[in-house]
Amino acid sequence: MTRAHHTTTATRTYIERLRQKGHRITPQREMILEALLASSAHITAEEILAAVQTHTQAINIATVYRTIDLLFKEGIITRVDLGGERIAYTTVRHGTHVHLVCRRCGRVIEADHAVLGMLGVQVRQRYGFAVDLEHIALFGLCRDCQQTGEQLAD
Amino acid sequence: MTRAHHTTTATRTYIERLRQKGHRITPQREMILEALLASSAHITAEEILAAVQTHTQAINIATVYRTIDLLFKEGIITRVDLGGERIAYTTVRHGTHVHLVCRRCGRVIEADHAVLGMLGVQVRQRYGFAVDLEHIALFGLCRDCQQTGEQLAD
DNA sequence: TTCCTTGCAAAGGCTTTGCACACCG
DNA sequence: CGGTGTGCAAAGCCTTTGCAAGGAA
Repeated sequence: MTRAHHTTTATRTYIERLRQKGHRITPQREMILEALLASSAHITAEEILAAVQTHTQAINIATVYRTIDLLFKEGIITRVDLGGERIAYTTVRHGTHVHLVCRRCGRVIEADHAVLGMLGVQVRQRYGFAVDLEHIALFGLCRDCQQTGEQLAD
Repeated sequence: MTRAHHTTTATRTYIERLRQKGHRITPQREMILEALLASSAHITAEEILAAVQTHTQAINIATVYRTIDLLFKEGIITRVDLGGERIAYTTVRHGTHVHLVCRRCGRVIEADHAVLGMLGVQVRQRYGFAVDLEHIALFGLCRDCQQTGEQLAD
């Protein structure tokens, strides 16, 4: 396959990063990266496939998964569990997001990262662990489901 | 099936809570609850099945999943995503745990809940959302994988 | 007696993997 | 060229679901 399609600046930045790590750059990887960067918030493997397919058919779901795995391990994207059955991914450049996922109704509220306070610093100091603060999912009950009272909304 | 097996005090407390909500109490539900309470930290559906099967064969994986769903919606257990392919559950009484999951090597570090600071309060005040603080998973890079440098450990 | 729960087995959905070919560097 | 990456298709998991029988209240 030729490398003739358009790439954004952001995409090229990550491409370069991958190249420097010794990974080969293929049109598929570029397109998957673009799909991730173009998504406003989070995107699933299936959605990435669909997005890339608007450009070309030269893409396979297996490649999407393999690339996701690569990008995840390289820290270019983060994994977001939005309830167990909805695993999505997002590039770190989309900024810090905290997802509040209601375990009863499934609603997802985007919270300001300020609620995290000193969490990142604390974890680094005490455990030497570098938290990916860009995307965090917290589970609980939303306002409505708390008010619905004790009965099961199911 | 008869109801002749032993139950712990903690199990009975939850059983009563379920009963008051109008749910029927079956030996299967009691045993699943006990397995959850007996596990030191988190436990998967498969592990629950195995635990219950040490007592009786009168249990099916489908029942485990259906009960997990019920307990989750009732807020008796919380779901913990430890990396996408490892979804585990734990009862809230096991206390607050923060899991630091390394996205590169997969290691899981148990952190003190103190690192969360005022997070719970912040989220409640600003969004009216009641976070399940008992079990939170944060992704990032562990100390070793940070030192391993930039190359992929894979 | 009512109808919620379970067991069983099949279906479903998502993800991974083996293998041969393609192609990046 | 050498070795990595991809497509294809099959396999693998884990989880869900339909239906009839069982049993809690």
